[in-house]
Amino acid sequence: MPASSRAASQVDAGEAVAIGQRSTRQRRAVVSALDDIEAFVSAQQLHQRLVADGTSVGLTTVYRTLQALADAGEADSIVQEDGEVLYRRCSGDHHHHLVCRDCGVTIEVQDSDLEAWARRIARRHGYRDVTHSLELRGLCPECATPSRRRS
Amino acid sequence: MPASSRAASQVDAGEAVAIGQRSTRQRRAVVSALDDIEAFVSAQQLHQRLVADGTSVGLTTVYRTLQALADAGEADSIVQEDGEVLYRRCSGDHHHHLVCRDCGVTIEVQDSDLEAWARRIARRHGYRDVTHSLELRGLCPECATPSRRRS
DNA sequence: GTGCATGCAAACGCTTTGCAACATG
DNA sequence: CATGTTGCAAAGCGTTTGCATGCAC
Repeated sequence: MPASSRAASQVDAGEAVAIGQRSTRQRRAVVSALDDIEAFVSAQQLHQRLVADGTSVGLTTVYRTLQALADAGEADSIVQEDGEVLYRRCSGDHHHHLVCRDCGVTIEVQDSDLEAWARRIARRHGYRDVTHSLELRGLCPECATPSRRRS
Repeated sequence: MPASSRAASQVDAGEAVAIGQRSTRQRRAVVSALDDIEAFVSAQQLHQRLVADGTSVGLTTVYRTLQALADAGEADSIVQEDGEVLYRRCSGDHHHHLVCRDCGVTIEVQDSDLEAWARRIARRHGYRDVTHSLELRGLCPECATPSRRRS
């Protein structure tokens, strides 16, 4: 495809990349794009979105930037069934996700009851240094509304 | 290394494959091998194990058999960080796993409190048809105890 | 005998890496 | 200027598929 010109969209990265790295046009674009999305996206999806938006950026860079964000705790990453990794901007605290299996919209869930439950189960079996990962998948109110679904 | 404490080349076809499929030497071997392992294993690991045990079986067949088992609900499968899929024989009921991050030994966890919690969270946000997946990872008693180390 | 099962090799999709050109601080 | 960064191409990885041969039933 003729990915010619660089009609670089005015990337107004609110706050810098925040990672201890150099601030480049590409990184700001990736971070900004990720901020605009409320659902989980793959590196490839985000790359397509950027290119479609006129931002010239390499797929490799998107991969590297998303990884850096995840490593820095600035983005959450989940692995889906087929092994593809999805990213999403999020708070740095420990939490889980309630993801819409239709549109991908995600709600962060924090619950001390769950944390306590996990610790209890772990202790009951003598396991130590236990971490846990949980994911809830369902249909969000919008996607579940009968009026907007096929009849 | 010939770690063949109870080298079971003798495939005891105790119970058949149980899937509505043909009973072949390869399938029985895969199922039998999976039964002998208490931890999660990848298709490749299981294949190596079989070959090392003297069983001639193709990697493709192992992949296909494990998938069939998982589809039939006779095996549980989890995807780890790098996208590799691990399998383990298990009961058909809904449950979760407490996996030792060192030796892979796994305990099945069933808890109605957790199920109730998940439903509560889902309803609170208006999500419907919510399913959940949870995994606990830690060190099992044996791996956590310095004196009784065993590898 | 008939059709599913097998397994080799090649294809796949996502991700990572080598390396030369480049931009940021 | 000196690094850290970029991005193309190619390699890597686990997994899947095409297809001819083979075996269970």
